[in-house]
Amino acid sequence: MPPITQKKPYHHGDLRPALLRAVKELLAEQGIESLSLRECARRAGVSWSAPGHHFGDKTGMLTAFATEGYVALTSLLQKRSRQQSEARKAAAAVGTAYLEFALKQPEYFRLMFRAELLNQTDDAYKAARASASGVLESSVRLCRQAEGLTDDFQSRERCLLAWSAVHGFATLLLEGAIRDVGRTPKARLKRGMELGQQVLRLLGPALFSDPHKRQ
Amino acid sequence: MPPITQKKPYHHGDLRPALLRAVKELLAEQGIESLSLRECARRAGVSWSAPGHHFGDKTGMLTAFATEGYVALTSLLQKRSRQQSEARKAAAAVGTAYLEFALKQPEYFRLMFRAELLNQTDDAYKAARASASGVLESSVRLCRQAEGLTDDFQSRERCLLAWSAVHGFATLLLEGAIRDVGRTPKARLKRGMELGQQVLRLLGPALFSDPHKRQ
DNA sequence: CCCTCCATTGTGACACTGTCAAAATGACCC
DNA sequence: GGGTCATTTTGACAGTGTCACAATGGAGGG
Repeated sequence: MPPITQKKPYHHGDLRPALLRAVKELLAEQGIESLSLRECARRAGVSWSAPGHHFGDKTGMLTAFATEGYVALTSLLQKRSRQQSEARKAAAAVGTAYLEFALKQPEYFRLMFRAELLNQTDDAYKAARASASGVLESSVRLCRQAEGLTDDFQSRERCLLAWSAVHGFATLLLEGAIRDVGRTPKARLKRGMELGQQVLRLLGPALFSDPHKRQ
Repeated sequence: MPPITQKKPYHHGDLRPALLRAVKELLAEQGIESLSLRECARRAGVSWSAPGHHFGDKTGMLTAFATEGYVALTSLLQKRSRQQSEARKAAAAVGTAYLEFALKQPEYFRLMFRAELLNQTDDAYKAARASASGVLESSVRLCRQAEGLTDDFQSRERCLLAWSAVHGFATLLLEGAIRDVGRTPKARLKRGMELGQQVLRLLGPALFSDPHKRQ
């Protein structure tokens, strides 16, 4: 009778997903600072020491959650990129998706870039992180290749510029540093996405023109 | 005899600067997450409840510290801007200074953009924050004016792009998301500054060319 | 079928934290 | 010089993360 419910494949329930779900809910409700292992345990219906045991550490739990976030981000970026046939549009879609992810799932995004809260040496974390930034890089590189530009000229700097711009905009918006963008969360999302797309559109000439061609 | 030491202008010492100095030291040593009111009190040599009473709240103390950070950032940006006569160079200097501030005083920078830890309604905080972003904006605007470009065309978006790019780069670097930039803190600072300047240089065409001129 | 082993989960304990109320301190002003 | 009041201290309390140790129950062998 135990395997019927599809839950509890081991001792007392599939603890890990249950805990990570609790983390997501709690982060969405009350922010990172007030998140506690014990409250996650309560929400997941286990004893207060279970999270600590399963993940070894609070840092461990947050690292697992951040890893989940990087995986989700990667798959969203890839999905949106594939929906476009043109390289240029694909790059724009990736940027937009990055912003959308940050604004729609801030509970992931905020944690993913909090180095001090995470175990930077965790292998799964490093892998998930690398795959996400890989999608970003390749979308910029493919764009330049498709337009017949020299791929390797300041390629790294251009990728970093693109990443910095989307990431910076998303961060500033999330942290309330950008004004006049709406009051309600819904309005902020809508207006933020519009504004972000306009801002990113300005990046085109910086990323996809080659100074060596003219002079 | 009390006023001779130049300290203790009121009851038990100039508590506020002493506490803020303790905050700065502790943040530089061990990061935000492990910062506690009580440890600040110990470092400042007062009882453990003094910080709470003086600032009302932990949030209050952090807000005061972040405000101090915005003031410091503003003055650095203005100083570096004034050292350049040409508008374009001044803008570049402002960007460089922003990055330098983030890398050299991460204890300030990290906190200044953590909305959930700060009291966003604090007047001094809002003022300091506005003055800092004011310097950024005007440096971009002045640049366009000096080159005779239409000032108001997507002006806000251009300012936001510039801010997003520097801020994003600084954040990514601080949080360890950018690889191959050195191991030791000193090397990371040096390499990060160089890389950042190269990245920001790419922004020029995006900020200071006017599409309406050509088409 | 039972029994042992051991990963998984629960409990107890401890030092530490932020915040509140109440007490104590000492500077300032009349 | 004495009262007033902002400033600081002390006491108390509910929460927290992490440690060591106890309990649980499924898996595999006899």
